[in-house]
Amino acid sequence: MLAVERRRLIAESVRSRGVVSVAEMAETLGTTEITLRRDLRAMARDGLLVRTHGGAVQPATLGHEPSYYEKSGQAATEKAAIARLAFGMIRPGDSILLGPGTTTLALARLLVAVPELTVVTNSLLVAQALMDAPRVEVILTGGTLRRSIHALVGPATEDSVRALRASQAFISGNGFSAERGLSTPNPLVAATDRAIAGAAQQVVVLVDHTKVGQETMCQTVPTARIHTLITDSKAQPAALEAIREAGVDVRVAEVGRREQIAGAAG
Amino acid sequence: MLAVERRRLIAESVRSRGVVSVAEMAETLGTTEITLRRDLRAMARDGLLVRTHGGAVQPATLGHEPSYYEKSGQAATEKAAIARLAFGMIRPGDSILLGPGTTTLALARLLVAVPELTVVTNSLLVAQALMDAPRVEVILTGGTLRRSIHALVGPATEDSVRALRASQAFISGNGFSAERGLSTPNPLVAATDRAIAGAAQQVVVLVDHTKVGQETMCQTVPTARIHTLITDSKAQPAALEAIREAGVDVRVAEVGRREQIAGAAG
DNA sequence: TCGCTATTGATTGGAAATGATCGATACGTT
DNA sequence: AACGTATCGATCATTTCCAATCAATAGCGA
Repeated sequence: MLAVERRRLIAESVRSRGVVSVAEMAETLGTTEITLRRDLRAMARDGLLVRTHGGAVQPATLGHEPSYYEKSGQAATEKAAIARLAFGMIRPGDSILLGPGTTTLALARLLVAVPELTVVTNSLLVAQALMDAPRVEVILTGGTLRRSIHALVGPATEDSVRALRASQAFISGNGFSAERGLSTPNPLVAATDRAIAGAAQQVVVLVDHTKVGQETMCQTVPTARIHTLITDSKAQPAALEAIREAGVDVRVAEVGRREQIAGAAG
Repeated sequence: MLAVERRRLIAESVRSRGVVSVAEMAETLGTTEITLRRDLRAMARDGLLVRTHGGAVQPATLGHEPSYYEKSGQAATEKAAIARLAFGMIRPGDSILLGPGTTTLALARLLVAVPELTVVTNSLLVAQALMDAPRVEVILTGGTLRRSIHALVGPATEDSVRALRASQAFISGNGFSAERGLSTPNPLVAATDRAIAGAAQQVVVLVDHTKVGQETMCQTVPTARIHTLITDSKAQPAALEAIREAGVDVRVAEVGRREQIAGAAG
């Protein structure tokens, strides 16, 4: 059997079933596990599949729609680590702003036990995460529902936020670089994030490593307005250094390796 | 069985059934409880589920609280019938206000297919019910989260509402009588409901028969401001007659026994 | 045939996942 | 409030899996 033929069969199996196991596939193709692993490694490098312990799974982009639920599983461990670091910046009695995004949502989940905390957010998911936190006062901004991010945006949101002042704002985005600052693909979302940042004395950006050094269409907050960046240890060192030189306090969350499975959210 | 497969099945089970038990899931997946616990711990850390004793449950961001859900089961058939009658008053292109409550929530569930509709609400559950209705524009008022009713209340809510005008407001409450009008036990909620009613040309009250003739502490809207009352056929005729004489257009939803068995409010 | 290269197979040290045990903790019942 | 049961977390042992290195085989051209 030719190598190309073997790999074609592997790709087909991954596509049709979503998951393949090294042992089973080696048996089926009449080859050894070592060869299978080499195939999987090469195919993973080409993005045809995602390697996991004992096999491989379909990459997220080829699977079904990346719903919000599933997106929350991407880099989830990193996001949780980032959230824990941000959690350390919050004290009982604080008033904080929380923007939309899976990372800020992870932070919200940690706030359940903080007494006397006031959280202002435009994210329905953040509000729901704090539904069971009776000690936390939750204020939702008004605005138009943007379904893709489960959050409120638009002029009404900006007006609500402008009427408030908080000590810290924790916001996220789709890209963050030293030159462009925080950015997101959508203008409406960008304007809302900008309003949120403008209502806080201190702006803290939470983004995982996949967004560090990236730039997307609309700038939400320029680098000069950002006091702290919290990301994870997989971020490119060069990009981080540039951000640091721009005057941002860069904090890196160490990611624990245990109990982490690639693409666990499937 | 690969770890990723196992976790995907767990996630699927949590999503479809709402809860999973460690013992049962270990049996189903052919693994030990220790491994299951480790999976659940990791998934809980990533926010895919919430750990409980003996198992795990769906996070609050997906699906609603059972406590609130239980309540919506009371007189669910009547509420669904009331909602259907109210639904008939709404036309494509309308802008309407929807208050909190299980009856208005039942109405919201019927609105998913109405084109060009704009819905303003202070209820998180209404917003969530319309999350999958891309043709409906959803505007959420700002305000402080009131957990017991999953809605936004307070001065900020009233301010947001005052900035708007809609053709119809559909609101509910805990009591409705000819003398006291619509009433509710909480002053904050009452003030908010009053603001919602004030922003509409036409005020429609949706209450099931258990609330007709009842009076609770805080009046939200006087009878004179209410144009239409929609209730179900189990309401006391005397109370309905008094309301009718006060100038309210009273409409009674017939509750068919067949539908009662079906329990339409799912 | 010889030498070169690409592919495959084997071995090994180490990492990850799983399973088992035990003390601690939480829950339900009385 | 107290007790018994079930569950949980931590630790250690075992199994499985992986990456790196080295050996073997087949293909290929001179």
